[in-house]
Amino acid sequence: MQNLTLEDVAERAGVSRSTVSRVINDQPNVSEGVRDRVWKVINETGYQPNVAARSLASQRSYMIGLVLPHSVSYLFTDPYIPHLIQGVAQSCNQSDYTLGLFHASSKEDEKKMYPRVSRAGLLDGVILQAGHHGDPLMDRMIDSDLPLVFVGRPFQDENVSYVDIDNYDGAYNAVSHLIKLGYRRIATIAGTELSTVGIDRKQGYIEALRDNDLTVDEDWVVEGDFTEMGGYQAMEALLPNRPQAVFAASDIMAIGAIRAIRNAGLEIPDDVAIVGFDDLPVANMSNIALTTIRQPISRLGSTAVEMLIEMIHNGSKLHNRIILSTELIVRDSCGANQELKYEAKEE
Amino acid sequence: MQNLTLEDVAERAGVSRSTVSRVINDQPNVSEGVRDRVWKVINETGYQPNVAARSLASQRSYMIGLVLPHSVSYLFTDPYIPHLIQGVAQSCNQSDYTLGLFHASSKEDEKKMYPRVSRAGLLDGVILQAGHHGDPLMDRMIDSDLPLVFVGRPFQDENVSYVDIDNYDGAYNAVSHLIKLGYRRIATIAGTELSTVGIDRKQGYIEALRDNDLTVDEDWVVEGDFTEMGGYQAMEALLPNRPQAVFAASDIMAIGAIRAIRNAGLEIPDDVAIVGFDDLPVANMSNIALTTIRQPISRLGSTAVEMLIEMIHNGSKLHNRIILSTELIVRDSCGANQELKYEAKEE
DNA sequence: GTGAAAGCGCTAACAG
DNA sequence: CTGTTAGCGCTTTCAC
Repeated sequence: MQNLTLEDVAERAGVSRSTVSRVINDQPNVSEGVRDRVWKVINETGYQPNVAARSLASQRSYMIGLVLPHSVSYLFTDPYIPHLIQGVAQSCNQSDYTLGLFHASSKEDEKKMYPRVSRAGLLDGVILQAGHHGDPLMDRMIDSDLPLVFVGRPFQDENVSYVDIDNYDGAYNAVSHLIKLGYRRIATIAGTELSTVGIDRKQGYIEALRDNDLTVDEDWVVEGDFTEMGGYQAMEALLPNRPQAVFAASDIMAIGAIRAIRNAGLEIPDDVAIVGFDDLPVANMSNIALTTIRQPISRLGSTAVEMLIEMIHNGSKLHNRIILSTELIVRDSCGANQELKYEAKEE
Repeated sequence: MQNLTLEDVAERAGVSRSTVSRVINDQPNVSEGVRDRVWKVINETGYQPNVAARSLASQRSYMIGLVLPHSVSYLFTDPYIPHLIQGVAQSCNQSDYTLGLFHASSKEDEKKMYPRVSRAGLLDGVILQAGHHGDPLMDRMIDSDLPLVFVGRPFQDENVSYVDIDNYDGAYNAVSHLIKLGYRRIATIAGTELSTVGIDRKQGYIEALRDNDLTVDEDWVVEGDFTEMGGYQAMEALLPNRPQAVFAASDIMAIGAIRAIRNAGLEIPDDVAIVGFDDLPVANMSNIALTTIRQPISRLGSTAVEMLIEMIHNGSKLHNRIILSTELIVRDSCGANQELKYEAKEE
């Protein structure tokens, strides 16, 4: 029943194998009558073309890979990877591509990753989550001749295609929002410089201050490492400088910072205002509703698939980049919803 | 360079195609010398067997599918699915199987799911996350002739293989723990009866009470729907009955319940003790550290892969079931860490 | 518009 | 131990 071949269908429909193939692949040069007759047989028999055979003959697998290097494993702990996967899966469903998932669970796994992903005849293209600086998998993938789209800006961003969140702009808006609210002594808990995410968000902070004629004080920039603990410690380091507001480069770090602020007996946003980045669900669930930057992660994934499929079809070696914009979500932690303590800057 | 075929390697090594095939597949009947010579050529040339061709000839794709029906989409919002995926991916890496991910993003997607998953020549077997009662995908998958392993006990659990958490036992232990602490008036916020998870955990609650000669009062069993809001409302309904303790069938519902308890001006665990289930990270991050049941989700995934691969190899139609045990994590919300208000039951 | 024929690159009997 | 020979089920020229 499942073991029907093109040949069988052809026989039952009284045509040749090639004709059935044309019908299935929706190709021209088949008369209406024959087409209908063949479809009838196909539907009646429940015939399904064999993927392996098709793949071998056409040199196309209609399968793409989503590759997650080990250096981004920590992203499994927040909703980033799940949302990304949902976006990618949805887009694959729409385009009728099969999704292969490659996750390096350990450093050792990662070594075998490239051979597995690049196996001849397996994938038509790959989506690679950009990892930390120096991640070996990235360079190898770039050098392969498979169509490739990065999710997130890779360090080496020349001659590659990628989709990314506008981290710079998001941070810029977050800090500008604080400035408009009247805060002047604005610190940041930056992410690690090992990722472009950390770099871009920090740059947004810096430029926002500059564009508003505020000086960028090195004492107000402390690096967290995108963890709750990192945020806590960074905030502890920041507190003696008495910042009026702080921009945390991730919600998780913001939550750590909030803990530190409260431990010091200070109130949010009255004593210190805070804005995060990511808009995790927890941002709205913690004791103080967190003002933050929302990013379209699922769309990041679906866009990557669309770019990749276009590359596969056009065989284009052109390198595109798409930057998705973010959205400022104003809640309570920035102090916008209360009386201003400081003189607001008028536009 | 990538386009080498077996034939090419054979020629360079001065042997026949079959010999190279034997070497690659680690089959016997090849002399040491020849074997070495062939490996040398393979390594030098970077030859990779073509997956599609191998698949077609051997009728094996060395790829398995992880299928997530739409009815479990909500599990993406907590760490369940990510952990499951990690476990599955890790096990696939070890066995050198490719992992195909099939996630139905919508009801419409779900209709096209079965044809996509069951395409001839695509998968050697599938792992299916058990969904709600009546999920159409489950029945169709069971009827297909693909090797199949469920993650989570399906409703129709005859003649199928599955791996599951010991939900019954976990709930039983959670409630027994409360009983040992001296509580007598113990309520439960049960999950939905649409899932076996909800059913099994509720049953564990009931049996624990019975085994300790406590009556099961219908007023003490309120159904949440595994959401924070559901937990909140269930607790509101429960409060008038003045329970001393409550077992929530999930941490998310426990968090909702905690909110309701506090809204009523009551203290945890002094006025009401609470135990959850799942051990989400948030269980340890909220204001009151939640006593809960930890479950090995990642191992659930890797075990499923192991079972499936065994079925594929042995072609066995035997149906196995593996139940993984849980662990009681005692924190503050159950009151174990403070003076007991009620007379503790001695063993 | 349709069919015949030649592969796609590999595995797996079957001889030797 | 090794090579020869058929396929696996489909796509894709190329004739007609």
